[in-house]
Amino acid sequence: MTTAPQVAALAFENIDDAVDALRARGLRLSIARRMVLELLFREADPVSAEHVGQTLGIDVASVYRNLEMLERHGLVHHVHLGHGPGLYVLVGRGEHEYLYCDRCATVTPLEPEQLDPIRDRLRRDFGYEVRFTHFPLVGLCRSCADEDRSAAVESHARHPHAH
Amino acid sequence: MTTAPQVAALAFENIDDAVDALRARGLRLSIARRMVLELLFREADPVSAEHVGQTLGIDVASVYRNLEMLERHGLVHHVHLGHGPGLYVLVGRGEHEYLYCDRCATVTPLEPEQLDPIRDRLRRDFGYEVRFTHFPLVGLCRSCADEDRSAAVESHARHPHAH
DNA sequence: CACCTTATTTGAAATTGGATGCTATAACTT
DNA sequence: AAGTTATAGCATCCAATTTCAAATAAGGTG
Repeated sequence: MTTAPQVAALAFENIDDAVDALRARGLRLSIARRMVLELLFREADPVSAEHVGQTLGIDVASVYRNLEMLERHGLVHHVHLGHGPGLYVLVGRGEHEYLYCDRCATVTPLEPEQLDPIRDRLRRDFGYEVRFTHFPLVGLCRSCADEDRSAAVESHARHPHAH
Repeated sequence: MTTAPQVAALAFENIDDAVDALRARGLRLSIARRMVLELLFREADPVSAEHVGQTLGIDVASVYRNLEMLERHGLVHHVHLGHGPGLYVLVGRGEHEYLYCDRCATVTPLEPEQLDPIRDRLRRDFGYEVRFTHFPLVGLCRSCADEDRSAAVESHARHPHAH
């Protein structure tokens, strides 16, 4: 599933609280599920389903189902950085938004507040409530943008009449 | 290919100009390629490779190769709206950036200037040069955001002490 | 504890969106 | 008209998921 969560985010300090919340919703705690959860609590950065399955020796189909389920219930969310697989992270852990350079693939995590001015402006202008948690802000990072500008200048030096 | 184009955009009024530009670059104009171009000139909105192949009776592999090539040469670009396949549009036709609601899947095309304030702010704050032509701005549209707010109010009315 | 219901796991197969290798063909070039 | 070589078509592969059927195992219940 690549959709945004339609539930309130649930951030937990530790596994036991998370497990309690899951149980309260009528979900069971299998070995696999606990392992996935434990790994997510351990991991600081977003990880792929593949990585989780590989690391834990759990079938990737189960991993996907678990992650999807945890996401449906607001404990986890995932982000698409670049072209690889989706990357999953515990809500509360690494609660970031991202800048992604589509030339050099650099990822810059941001604190959500840093983008509040942007969000405010988009809300004012278009009524949209945007987030860059699922898809990052995509463009050229400073150095790639600079490269572009130097290239443009050089080209102008060689072809001074073009524009 | 899901990467952003690394070439200057080439907008053309009509097929013949586009064809001339392609030939000038040593490319041939096959029947299939002409058909794809004609369809793109006809179509106002971005279309999927699947749609192009289906409509024209051309193998989708050829369609992908053509679209990719046209994109490499700056005549076409593609955008990812929602979760489906990439959607291709002639540069010049529908030169838009997009707002995408991830609840109701509404797409709102914007004129690039409308986002210049956003772009300026991101340049100032982070040095990034962003575009929303390849990936849209994603969030909740006004009505979905309103729904959320009403729901929050109702929930608060029922559980006045929760927060 | 034994039992029962039903959530969950597994492994395999199917799907989706797209890329690639190959050969026959069809565009340009001269 | 002949020679090059880009392209089309088809089959095949690919990564990232998703789905399916059968086996298993959680977590109540008596």
